[in-house]
Amino acid sequence: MYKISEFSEITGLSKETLRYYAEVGLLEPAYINPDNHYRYYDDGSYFLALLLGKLRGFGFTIQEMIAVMGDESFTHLEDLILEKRANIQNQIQDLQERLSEIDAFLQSGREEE
Amino acid sequence: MYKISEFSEITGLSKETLRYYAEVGLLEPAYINPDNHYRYYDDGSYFLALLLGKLRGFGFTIQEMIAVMGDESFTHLEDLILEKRANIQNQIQDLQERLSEIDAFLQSGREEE
DNA sequence: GTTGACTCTGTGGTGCACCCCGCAGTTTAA
DNA sequence: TTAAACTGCGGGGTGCACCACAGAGTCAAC
Repeated sequence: MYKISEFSEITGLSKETLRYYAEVGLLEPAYINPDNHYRYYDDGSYFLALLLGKLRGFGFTIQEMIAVMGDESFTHLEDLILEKRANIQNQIQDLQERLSEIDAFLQSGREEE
Repeated sequence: MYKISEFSEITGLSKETLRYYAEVGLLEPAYINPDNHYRYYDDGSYFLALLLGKLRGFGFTIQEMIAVMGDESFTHLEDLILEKRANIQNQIQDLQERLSEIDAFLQSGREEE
């Protein structure tokens, strides 16, 4: 069992982030001492924390991560990731359209001269 | 001279946005009646408002648009737009890297099974 | 048993680009 | 003249994902 500071170090998630994740129900500590309310994390938490770090890196929002975590056996994990993947592709598309618009604007500016 | 509502309609910028742009010094009305503080816009404002709408569509932030407007004769407009263009290309790059990471993750997940 | 490092809770703040609201004064058309 | 439509201002709220801080309690080592 790890206390929050140690767990923060091994997962790379800040203590504040861990507290926040616990608050929104994203990653609950494995055990909370009822006397002093200290949070304790275990190796199962560690696995989940690493996954969350990954997902965050993939651009998942908190809500999306909650959806992942609510799915105990991660049955739909791959689907959700694929959905996210499609999402990112759409973003790329949008940005590319933006590039086209910019180029058209620059072009029209040049023709006027 | 247009009052704010009319100007809002012809430019597509909401009244609140116009008030906000005036507040941050991005687009000052051509004239403000000193008695009642009504804002009046003219055709010069109209030209600028259309440009701002364009730039906003390109993903310019308020600060960036302020930089554009601070450059009276738009000497650096093209440079700034090109900078923005490069910016967008970087974003596309980042998203593509994210796609790669996702694919690698999915791949590693499949190999384990 | 003292010191220093740790933990808790709760509250407030961040940055962006507005939007919404209410109240009061103003203009405009009938 | 009067009512509708307009304008102003100031202040608060939004959503995201935390971060910072204060103040109080707790733990570990010596």
